[in-house]
Amino acid sequence: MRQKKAISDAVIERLPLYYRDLLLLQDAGIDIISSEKLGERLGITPEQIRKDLTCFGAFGKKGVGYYVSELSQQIVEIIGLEQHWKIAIAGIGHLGWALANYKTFGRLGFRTTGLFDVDHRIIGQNVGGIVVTPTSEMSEIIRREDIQIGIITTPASVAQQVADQMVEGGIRGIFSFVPLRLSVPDRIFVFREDLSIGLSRISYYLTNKARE
Amino acid sequence: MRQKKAISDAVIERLPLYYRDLLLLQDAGIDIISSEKLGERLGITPEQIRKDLTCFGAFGKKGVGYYVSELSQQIVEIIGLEQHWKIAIAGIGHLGWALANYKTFGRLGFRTTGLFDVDHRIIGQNVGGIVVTPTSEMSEIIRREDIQIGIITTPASVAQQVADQMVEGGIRGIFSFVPLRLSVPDRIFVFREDLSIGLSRISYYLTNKARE
DNA sequence: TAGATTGTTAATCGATTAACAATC
DNA sequence: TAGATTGTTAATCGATTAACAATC
Repeated sequence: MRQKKAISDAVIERLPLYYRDLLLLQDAGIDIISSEKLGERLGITPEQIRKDLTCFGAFGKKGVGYYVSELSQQIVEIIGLEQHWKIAIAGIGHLGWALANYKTFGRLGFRTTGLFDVDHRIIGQNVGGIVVTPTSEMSEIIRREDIQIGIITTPASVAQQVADQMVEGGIRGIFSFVPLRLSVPDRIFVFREDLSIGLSRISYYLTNKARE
Repeated sequence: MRQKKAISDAVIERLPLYYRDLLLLQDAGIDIISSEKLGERLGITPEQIRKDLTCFGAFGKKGVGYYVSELSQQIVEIIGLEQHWKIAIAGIGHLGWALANYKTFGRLGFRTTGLFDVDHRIIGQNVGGIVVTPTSEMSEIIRREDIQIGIITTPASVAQQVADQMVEGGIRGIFSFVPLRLSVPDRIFVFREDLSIGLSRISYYLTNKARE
């Protein structure tokens, strides 16, 4: 599936929202949904939803709506979730631990395959069915298991080094929770999650836009 | 400080990035920085930085740049971080635990003041210097301690109920990690963090935009 | 057929980028 | 003063919203 025009990040970020809600609808035994109703559920305008979807094709039926199971399957393919990506997590503190057990990742088809830390109190522990392994073995295991995505939840001071080891193992994408620009080869896709931005935003709004 | 035009979220989300880097510059003993150099460090164009800042005032010196300590102080005031917001966290699983110990929150002036859970194996434990308290006492403590921001890291099934209790206690903002639309009074500001969007984005890019 | 809802095209809105005058 | 860099205005670009023809 190759589009002519580049799809914007805004669209890409809404796709998982659609997908997750479609799964809920499926669970509820609902077969057909209109952009109107879906938009209501998600707080997104129906026009936006239709526009987003037509970036990738025409998945609906005019006068009817979208078949839930069909559309969710289409989105799975668009996002690339049918691949069951293998994940490595480096830094098994509480955050890494939480992510290793994060059910939503599994539901989206991500498979946590390697957990790595340098702390001997953590190495050897079983976290969600996977044994924590020394980070020194990480690049070898990434290569052997063909792990494609790495999550970094280490302290900032070692994050670059950890990223280097992931790259050495042949990782293709990195999801980092460290507030730091990692330098990696161009071919590696890096996405950074910054947990403090959300809090700062709330602070800003409470300070400047208090609604009464 | 009241602006005529509404400031966009995009601007608000960049402010904490500027601030954090300014703190690093301060630590490094650097007194003056140009938008050019700051942009280089952050991967943001200098024009963007200048434009963002002029939403709130003229903080620089033409021909010179920005005084690091002065600008960082200005941003603190814009974001409202000088208030030292008090935080309550509900749901002390690994994610809640991680956030309770998250150093960056403290550095930004957020004070974790209450930790709440329903699990008696967790209640009474000391997490980062704070004892976990039963959620049943949450609204009372929020009110008594004048806690303004609540973080929800509970299972989705109880998130709405927890939000209700926070609202009852007089919370002003909620930062939720639950992939669910919470219904709260209009005056309450809710910001949702969705950890699975980042992974989905990586999946999309690896699938559709593999760079070779 | 009539009613509903999509997919698409056009209009609007807003954010980013570019250019440059102001001024330190 | 000359050089540097801001703050601001104008130009561009892109995303969202609105409108509606197509069609189930």
